[in-house]
Amino acid sequence: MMQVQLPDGSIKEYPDNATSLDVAESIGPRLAKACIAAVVNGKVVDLKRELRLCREPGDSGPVTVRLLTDRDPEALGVLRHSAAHVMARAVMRLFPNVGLAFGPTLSTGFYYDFDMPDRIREEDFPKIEAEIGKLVAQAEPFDRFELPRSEAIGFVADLKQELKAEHIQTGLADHPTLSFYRQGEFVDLCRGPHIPDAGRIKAVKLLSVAASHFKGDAGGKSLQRLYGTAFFTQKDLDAHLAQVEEAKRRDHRVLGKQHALFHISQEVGPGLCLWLPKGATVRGLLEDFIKAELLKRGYQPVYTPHIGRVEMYETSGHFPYYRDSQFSPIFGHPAGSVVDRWITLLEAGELTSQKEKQFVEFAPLLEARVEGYPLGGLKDEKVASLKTWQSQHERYLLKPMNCPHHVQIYKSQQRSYRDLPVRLAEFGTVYRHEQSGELNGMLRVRGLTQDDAHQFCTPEQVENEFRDTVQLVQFVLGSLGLDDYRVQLSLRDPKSDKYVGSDENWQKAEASLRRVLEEMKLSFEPREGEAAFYGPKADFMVRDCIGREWQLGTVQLDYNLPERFQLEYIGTDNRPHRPVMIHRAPFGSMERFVGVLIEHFAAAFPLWLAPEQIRILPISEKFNDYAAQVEQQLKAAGFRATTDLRSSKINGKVRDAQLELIPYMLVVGREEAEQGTVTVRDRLDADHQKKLPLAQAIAELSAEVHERRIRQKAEPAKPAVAVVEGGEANEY
RNA sequence: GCUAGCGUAGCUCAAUUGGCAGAGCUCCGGUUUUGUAAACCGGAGGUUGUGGGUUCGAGUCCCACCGCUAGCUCCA
Repeated sequence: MMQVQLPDGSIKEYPDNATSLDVAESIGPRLAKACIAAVVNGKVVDLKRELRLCREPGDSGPVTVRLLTDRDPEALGVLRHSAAHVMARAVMRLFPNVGLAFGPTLSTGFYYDFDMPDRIREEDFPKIEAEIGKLVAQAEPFDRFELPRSEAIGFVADLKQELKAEHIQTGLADHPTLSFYRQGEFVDLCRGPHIPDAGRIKAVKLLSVAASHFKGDAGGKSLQRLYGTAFFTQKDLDAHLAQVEEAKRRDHRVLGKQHALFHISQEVGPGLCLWLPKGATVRGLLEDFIKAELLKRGYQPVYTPHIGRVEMYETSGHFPYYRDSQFSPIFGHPAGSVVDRWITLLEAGELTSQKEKQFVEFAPLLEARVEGYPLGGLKDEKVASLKTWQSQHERYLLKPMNCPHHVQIYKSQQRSYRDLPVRLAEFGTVYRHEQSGELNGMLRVRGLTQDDAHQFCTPEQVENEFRDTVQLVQFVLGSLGLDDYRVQLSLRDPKSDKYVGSDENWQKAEASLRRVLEEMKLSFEPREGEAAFYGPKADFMVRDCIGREWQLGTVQLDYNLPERFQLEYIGTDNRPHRPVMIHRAPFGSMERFVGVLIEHFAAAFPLWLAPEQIRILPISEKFNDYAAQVEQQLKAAGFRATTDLRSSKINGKVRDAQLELIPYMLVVGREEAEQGTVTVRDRLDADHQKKLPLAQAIAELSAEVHERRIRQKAEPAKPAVAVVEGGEANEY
């Protein structure tokens, strides 16, 4: 017999070969029927798995069992993974020669990657869904079995599943036994767990198909990834689809065009954002808001140019490290790019003697004198010779980062410990040549303005500075109604060599960040291997009003640049010391942040941010003069107001203002003109209009602006069903 | 960058198997002088992303390039 502990703490005895299903049945037959899976000793497993197999070797204590029904978030992940299997089975029934790759769950659904000769199109979805429907109706069970390694390899070979075979050989090289799941004729290498039978899938829908690469390797085999989602009820699926629709309705690219906020012109270039007057107004207000806040917090404004010498970025490490995602250097000499290419080939060992001869002959045609070039010399001598030439000729880079410029400002004078922390702030525009496939409206662009600042401080000040910065981020996000966020603490992967700086500095930096977050009682998720190459960082993942997450603000510690640029301050001991740098951007970039805000507010900005706050609507042209007086007074009070002087009827004017999401309309006609009043029509509450003396209306609206009040609520999106994301976990 | 799909007026979209490029909104001119989600009449607006090709004839078919979208990969 074995002991089983249930969530209420009670302990019961079961036979040695008992399963979670047996536990459920002993509690009640209805529970047994409702169960999806179970959490045994902390791990989600099949209902039919013997409990003793879930024990660590040597463990003889009671086994903890928590039964999962469709109300537990973990169950949805199990359901979706099983749905991925059923979908794969359906695809294999409908298409020939289908190879299986991976089929994990996502927070919103699942996918399965296929290696197959036919192309799946959206037109094929109905017949695949119909096939899934048949399989669900048959409600066949998922049966687990295990094979020793040697047999498993032959088994998947017999199934002609080459990718699975490769995965067993490489990814699962250290697994002595491998588990499979069978469902009718469909067998898949899989860790599980699965639902008891396909009949548990009550609502499933295919969403999209796209290309992917085997194991995420861009050079690897190209696969077709079929996305879908599944729920325990049709109602949950409908709610999910409604949220997807809501997200589509809020698309900042659509709203940005509709409300003339920004424009991306083919002729200017991809990923280069043109801020239209209304979008620029929103951005300007945000900048003013944060500038005022920075001033209070002891930051000093600086401005720096948009380009800088390549050598500076070589010193900082950005140029060599991110070369592929930077715009090409700007050369002051016509032969600049030729010499650059020459060096690249030399360093890569790809320069044949024939090509080298061509370079040497070609250079003079571009008026480049490279007489000293050691034609018969060593590679290093040649590189040195060419680099000397480069250093004698101008090479500039469109700045990909503001930090080297700010570093130069720090270095422009001798710093005492009394000056520290030095906090230099700039809305700095940087340019990055993002891959074409990455560009996305304002959210991913090639020219962006960071609300950047660099804090130079003593090692002892790091934690205070970091804390102040986190508080700043909290304040600005809170001011915009974005107070639902979590923090990701990105740490280095100790096994990787992509990081610069000493182990000691990394440990210090990571410990400081952790300590402050813990002190501030901010929950955070440590993520190994996600740090920047120069230091750990804390990223703010912000949830918008319909439940989507965006990565916005970031705070990064840097022990590296001060080292590379030999930064110093004079300490109390009258000796030079090395400062620490903190990079931080509460918004991230203005482009991305405004893009997120457009989606968050669905372009209906709160009064303090609205590009046009108030529109005055004269009943007829007879009252245009009074409207002009009202407009003039509103402007004097600091409002962004216009008057609709068109000859259309009031109905038309109201409709247009409403559709343009103007927060307030002031209707003026005979009565208002005679009394010196305005009729205030609130966009969010058109049924309760108030006729107020103009001065009172101004006072009330001013208060709303000064408090930065956020009144609009998102259309209530049903909360997304919580899901424990599996990633590729349930695929081994 | 890769895979797939897409590109028609400022915007949203039509155009049968290859057979005269069209509508609504916006814009401009006029009429109307209005009390809370569209007053009426008229007009302008196009080398169908660019360049080649096939064809008697191309928005439609083929090729290359540019751009957009989704996903992959990347993100200092």
